Amino acid sequence: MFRINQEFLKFIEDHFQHANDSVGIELVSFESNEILMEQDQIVRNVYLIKSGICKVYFEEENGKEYILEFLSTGEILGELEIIRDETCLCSVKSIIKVEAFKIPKNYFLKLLNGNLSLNKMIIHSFAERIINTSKKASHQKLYSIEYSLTKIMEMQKKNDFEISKSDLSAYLGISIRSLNRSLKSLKENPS
Amino acid sequence: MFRINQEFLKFIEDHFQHANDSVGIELVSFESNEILMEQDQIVRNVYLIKSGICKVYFEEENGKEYILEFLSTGEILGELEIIRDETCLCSVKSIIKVEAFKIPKNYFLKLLNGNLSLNKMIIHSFAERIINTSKKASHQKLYSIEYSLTKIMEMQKKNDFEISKSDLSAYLGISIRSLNRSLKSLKENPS
DNA sequence: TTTTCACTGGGACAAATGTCCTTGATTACA
DNA sequence: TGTAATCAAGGACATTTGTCCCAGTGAAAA
Repeated sequence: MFRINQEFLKFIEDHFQHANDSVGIELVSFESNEILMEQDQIVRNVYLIKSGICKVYFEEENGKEYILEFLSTGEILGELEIIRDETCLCSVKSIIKVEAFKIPKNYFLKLLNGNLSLNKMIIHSFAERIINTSKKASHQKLYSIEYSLTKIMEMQKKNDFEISKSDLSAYLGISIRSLNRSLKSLKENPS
Repeated sequence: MFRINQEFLKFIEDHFQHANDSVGIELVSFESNEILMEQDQIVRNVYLIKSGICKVYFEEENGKEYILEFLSTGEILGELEIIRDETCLCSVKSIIKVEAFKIPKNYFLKLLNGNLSLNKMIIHSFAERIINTSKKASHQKLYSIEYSLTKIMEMQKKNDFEISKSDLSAYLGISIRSLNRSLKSLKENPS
């Protein structure tokens, strides 16, 4: 999250500029709150974020939403489903204005089949996701909410950007009521 | 977890049989409760499990343990750290007798650099881990304990193998007291 | 056989979290 | 300007979960 992966971005920007039109890479943009990918739908493109921020979330059968991560510049979405040839595992929505390179499924697969350095980039981005997701899961089960909350608040400040309370609570996997309580307790007791 | 990845296993078994000795792949075995990888230590080898089951867990600073997943036949460990050139992110311990191929770091890196099909296998195994870890995190935050507990109990039965209560509670991220309560409630009300 | 020890399960209480609902503030609209 | 509608914050209570501890069981040692 909020890791700027220049390497990835450079790789695709080069392809965008030099590849011929038939390749089909486009630069597209989304306003705030637009859906880039919808859970259980068929994936036709990979997106690489050029600017802006998205949330990646599960819509659970009990109606609740769980935000896995936030994606920003240089991060990719849709690749996992295309690699596994599956429908979308989760939904992705812009939370501020987003610009992204849209890469058609077939071209992405073709690149993946012949290009070792793209494979390496995917491996590294997957590795980072595994670590983030694992640590988040552990922290959210074994530490107090305040612990994870402090971390994400610091990150917000550092990146000068604000996550809504409803997104914050979905990220932490708690109710807004509990989030309010924790925010209050952090304010009163800023350890 | 308990996914038998024959493809991976076949790949390494071929290398084990045909590569010359200098490659350094060895078949090693561990009794129950032996440590294969220790958090924060340097990783010198990748292991590919031939038989048996391991637990992969974080040892948190507050003394608690969180089990991320259980690994069995055809699953790999240590590769993520070697790829990222980092110390162990988590610890891995056998919970029953384990046989595994031990692959030296340098040989693994060499393969990774030239072999597209190994890259593909790593990508697929990472993808699966991302999905498992993400779903587990979401379920553990948004559903009752009984939900995850039922799932893992079914899996235990299907694979004819028993996880200790202390490992079960570390996998679910709850105390043994809560686990006992949930087990009792499942027995009284087997929905 | 008796005693001690270690371990497991569960009771009792405390703390954390969720649900429901009221209140107050802000916005939209007549 | 006044009224209705909407939304966020927090009170009150219920439920869940954790912590602490005790009793019962079984195993090991005297």
